[in-house]
Parts: sequence; structure tokens; C-alpha cells
Amino acid sequence: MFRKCRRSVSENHESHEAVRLEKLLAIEALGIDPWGGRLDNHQPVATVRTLTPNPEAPPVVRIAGRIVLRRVMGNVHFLDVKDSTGRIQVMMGKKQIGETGWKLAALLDLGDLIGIDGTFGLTKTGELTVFTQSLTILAKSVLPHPDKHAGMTDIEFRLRHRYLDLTYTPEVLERIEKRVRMVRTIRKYLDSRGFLEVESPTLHSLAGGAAARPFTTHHNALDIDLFLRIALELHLKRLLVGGMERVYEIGRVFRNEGISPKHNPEFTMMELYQAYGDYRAMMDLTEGMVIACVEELHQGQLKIPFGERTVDFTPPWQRASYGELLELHTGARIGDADSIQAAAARFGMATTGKDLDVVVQMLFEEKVEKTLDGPVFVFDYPASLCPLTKRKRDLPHLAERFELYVCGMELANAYTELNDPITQEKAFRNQLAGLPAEESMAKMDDEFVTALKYGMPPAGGLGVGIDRLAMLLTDTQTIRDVILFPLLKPEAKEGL
RNA sequence: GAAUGCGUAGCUCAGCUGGUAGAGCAACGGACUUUUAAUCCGUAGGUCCUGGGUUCGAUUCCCAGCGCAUUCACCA
Repeated sequence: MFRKCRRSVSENHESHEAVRLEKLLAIEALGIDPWGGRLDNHQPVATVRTLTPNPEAPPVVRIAGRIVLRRVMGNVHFLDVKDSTGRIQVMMGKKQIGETGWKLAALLDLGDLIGIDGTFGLTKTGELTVFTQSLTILAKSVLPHPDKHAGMTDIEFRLRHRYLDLTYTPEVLERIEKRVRMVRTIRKYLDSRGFLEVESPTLHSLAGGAAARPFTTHHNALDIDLFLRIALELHLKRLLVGGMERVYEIGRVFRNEGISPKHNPEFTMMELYQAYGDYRAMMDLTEGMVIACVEELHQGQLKIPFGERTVDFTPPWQRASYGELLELHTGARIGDADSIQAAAARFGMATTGKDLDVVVQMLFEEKVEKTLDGPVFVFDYPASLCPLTKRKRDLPHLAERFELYVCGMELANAYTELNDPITQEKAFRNQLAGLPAEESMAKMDDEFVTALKYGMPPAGGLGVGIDRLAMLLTDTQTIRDVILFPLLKPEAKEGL
């Protein structure tokens, strides 16, 4: 019998679900499949809304979408139906949709997907409306949907139910659409300049090309441990050896490190390599490509908002050397041990057991990066930090590398690529003191060195963090909001 | 990894110095043929994140755990 006792959340949840499951059975009892099927020739709601109402000859329309609002008044129902392009009011009158249709209408809930055949016009109060002649149910929603006005505000709930978030928080889809357009713009920009888009392996036997900790996995049949890639670099350069002179890849990389508003364990990287180019060529290309994206997303405007600030992408962008910035903000000079020690001491940084260039990089990250509102190209990095980069011919302690900073974010990273296998092999072996091995870029990759020995053309290389660029161009403060399914810890199981 | 904050109905949120919980929307029953968050009458819905402790009594106080957020640290 019914015991008035403690009831679990899930049981209560089921009571909502149970009501809808009963409606599902009732729909089936009408001889109607509540899960619908193919529906041809329906029009986007946004298109329907542009039609001209004409009471004499009302346009005939067919739409499909989700019920997001429902006003039931006796023998007339008003629904708001939403598809990916917009919302529109739908009127259903008992007389017009037939006996079975009316029974079905009574069994509809917020969240159901329906198709409507009808005519387009205005109600007495002037609202654009589809007047139903025939109702089709396309999918029954058996769980209750979020509040029809308040929507969803709990961030965790939204992330764990991104599919609902997409429907009930309009900015989610807008932002993702902008990201898609941005990536499309990048592809168009590169394709039109003769770059070939390729796909390189995600499973690596050695996780090289960047300074980051990798995820590990295992291949059973071969019984070998593998890493998920942390960068695209080493395979794309092999393609340069193979004669592909302009290549790029837009793909997911994985880094086994912390999660923050700027970091997701998997993120999307664009890397490109251009034979016979160098890092100066990469600056021009970066500037042009990013500007193309800014214009695409901001109707040609180059001054765009980001948080409290306005970022001005009008070219040419500032170009400042690493060494100058470092000296300006810290007094330290690359290669000058005394000045570096003095600066570190002044800022209270421990330097014992650390390579001088590691200290320099600490100083730069701590004291200079924050000041880089940008867009600014910072160029010529200490060579020991860049084992895959060609050194400057006249200043061999510097590497031909730049990073693009905007709003304190590192957006792009580019190099004149090292194509000398002997120097490359040495650089791989040169572990810097003060950096854990797995966080160093210097990891011996014999197969890669072998490839270089067959001859790689001099080249410029560029890496762009797609998620960060999307954040910047959509004025989004957390990376989660430009990624559809950011990583979350699994929810705790109930009843354990 | 650290500090701080949060976790109450399907959703959005109240809940005072401790006395076992409320609203709006959603749901269910009823009225209503042009509503715009429709309205009106009625009903039901809760292991107050989890587990301990203090107490006559804990959603409330204490401890631990889980999840999320913010800031910091590391990384892009």
C-alpha cells in the first residue's frame, strides 16, 4: 500500500516522468507514433516570420520544432514553437485539426517536438501565427524541461545538460555558431593561400612538440603504452620533409594539467607550416588571418570589446622583442647573469639549481605577460627554451620565435623551424636544469631527427589556440563557454 | 594542489539567534474558442548533497567527504 515515508529524489523525478509516460501510451492508443519520422520540406521559423500575412490567400507553411510555451484555453491552444532559427506562435483550434488531432493536442507537453502544417497570418492581436491544420508529433519529451522563463542558471546543471542549455540559453548557440564561422574563416584563409589541410595521428609513442604533461593510454594488441598528442608539430614537419610545402591541421590536443577558466584538458589547436618561410612571414600571416576572423565576426569592425576592455586589431600590430620587454619591466638582460639574479632577488624568486634561461622565463611570465594588452608580437626568445627553433644567425643565444599576446592571453606561437638535424639532436638532449623532464620540450625523438636528416626545407611554423581565439572574438571569459562539452568530474552515483 | 563561497520541489529561488520547510513556474483535476509569462478555483509534489558529531530536537551549529564556482599556483 501507499506508505507515507521518505521518498527519494529519483522517485519524485519519476513521478513527473510517469505522467508523461502515461501520455505516451495514450498517444500510442490513438494509433499515433509518438516518435515521429521523416518530415520533408519544412521551413525554418525565421523564414516563415518573413512571409507577408495575407488573409485572402494565406501562405501555406510547414514548421518543426520544440514546444517552449503553451497556453491552453478551452477549445483553442496557443503554443510557442522554437527551432534553431527562432520562435513563432502556433494556434490550434479544435474545429480545425480534427478529432484525433485534438486528442493529441491535449496530450502535448512543454518540450515535445512537433510538426505543424498550417497557414501563416496574424491573430486579432497582431501576433505572427501559424494556424494549424494538421499536427504531427515528432518526439515526446518524457522528462520535464527547465523553467520556461527563468531558464537555467545553475552552471553545473547547464554543463551537465548542455543539450538543454543550447535550447534554453540563447547565447550558447550564438557563441558556438560564431566559433564555427571563425574556424571556417581560418580554413578559407589558408586554403586560398595554397595550404593543404591534413590529419596527423592523435596517438603518439612519444608526446613531443610542446612542454606539457601527456595523457597515457595503452594499445592492447601491440601491448605498448601510447600518449595522446600534446602538439601537432612533429608530424606536420615530417610532411615538410615529404614535400608538402604548405600544410595545416586543426585538431584536438590533450594536456594532462589543471583546469581553469583558460584551460580545458582537451583543446583545439591550429598548426601550420610553410616551407621557405620564417617567423617574420608567420607574423604577417597571423595578422592577416586573425583580422579576417575579427572582420567576419564583427561586421568588418576591428575594435572589439573583451570584458571591460576594447581591443584594437587595426594593423600593423605592435612588435616588441622579448629582451627589450624583459629589461624594461625587470631590469634583467638575457645572458647577463648578474642582472638576472638581481631581478629575481628583487621579486623574491628562488633561483638555486635553475638554468638562467629558466629564471628569465619565470621573470617574463611573472612580470611582463600581464602587461601585454596587445595585440603585440613578442619576438626573439632565449634559445634554450625553444629546442625546435632555429637560432638567430648573428645572435645564437636567441631563437627566431614569436608569441602573440592579447589581453594577457597567449594566442599564437610561431617559429622559424629548425631544420638542422645535428643541432636538433643536441637540443633534444639538452635538458635544462630546473624543469621536470616531462614538462620540457626537449624530448629525444629519434624518428623525427631521422626525418630531418633526409632534408627538411627551411620553414616558418605557427600554432594558434582556437579556443582562446574564440574566447577573445566572442567576448567570453571562460573556455568552457566556447567548448560544447568541457570536461567535468562524473556525478557521484546515488545510493552508494 | 590551496583558500573562500555555494549545494533546499522537475526548473528558478526564499527560509532570521536551532523547534523536521515555502513561493513562482512546471505537474495533476476543473472552468474557459484569440491568448502573449493567459486568467481563475482546487490538488499533489521534499532523505533540505552524503556520512558522522553536538543537542531533548539539526536544512540551520561542528567535523569529514563529494560536486560546482571564484581567486591563486601550473599549463596554451
